[in-house]
Amino acid sequence: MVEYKSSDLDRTFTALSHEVRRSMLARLQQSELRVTELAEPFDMSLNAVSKHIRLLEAANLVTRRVEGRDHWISVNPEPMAQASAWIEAQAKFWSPRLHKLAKLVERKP
Amino acid sequence: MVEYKSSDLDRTFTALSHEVRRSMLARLQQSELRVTELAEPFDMSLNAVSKHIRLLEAANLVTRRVEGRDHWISVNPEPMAQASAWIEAQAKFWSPRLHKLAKLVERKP
DNA sequence: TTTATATTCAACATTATGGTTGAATATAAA
DNA sequence: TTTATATTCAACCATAATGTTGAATATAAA
Repeated sequence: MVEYKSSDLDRTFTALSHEVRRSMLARLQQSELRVTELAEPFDMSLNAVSKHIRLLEAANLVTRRVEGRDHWISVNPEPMAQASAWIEAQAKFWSPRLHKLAKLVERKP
Repeated sequence: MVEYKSSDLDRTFTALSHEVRRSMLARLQQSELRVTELAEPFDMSLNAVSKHIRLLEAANLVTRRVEGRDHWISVNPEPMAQASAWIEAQAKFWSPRLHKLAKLVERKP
């Protein structure tokens, strides 16, 4: 059984607080990607992208597999699940509408 | 129908990235609280607490009702539901175990 | 009216984020 | 072996976050 510290949640939420990193995580759900591939959609230096990846790595949201000169980045969803669980734990008194939104349950239009 | 910008998610996740603010939100699920009451559990200046509240307010996670010299703070769960929904949208390829963790669904021990 | 309480404002210091450029390193390709 | 590619390291700058203390403001209580 893994223990979770509140500082882990700090790091997770911090990592999720930037659109660039969220967008990286979203792409990584499909497949692992190299640093250059991850950088491609963004209008910023490779170095900036490298730093975003380092922050994701520090939050344990991605892992890195070095293969020659290529670094393959893949997503680790566990901390996101923890973050989601924290939010759900707050939801005890929420309205059914918000509950459904949070859980992405389909509802009639 | 309300529109959500990615910068809203930025602010929400940033606000959730500090243990003090998460703990405040958790207490506010039960009832609205005055600034001093919110501050009571923490070993920090009232000013620091005031700033945490201001950040939560900027993220629209709490609202403030001024009554005389007292400021009553209450939680607004909507942005948390949005944040949770973003995470759930990532969960397409997750294992059933992670899915259950994220949704806090009970499972056999 | 005087005093105490609730809260914010202003100024300051420290650390973290987010970005840049130029150099270094390691590996692959010509 | 030389050159190109993939990536990080180092130094720097600007801004945001996190905290402090002391003063200001507004309201309630004595």
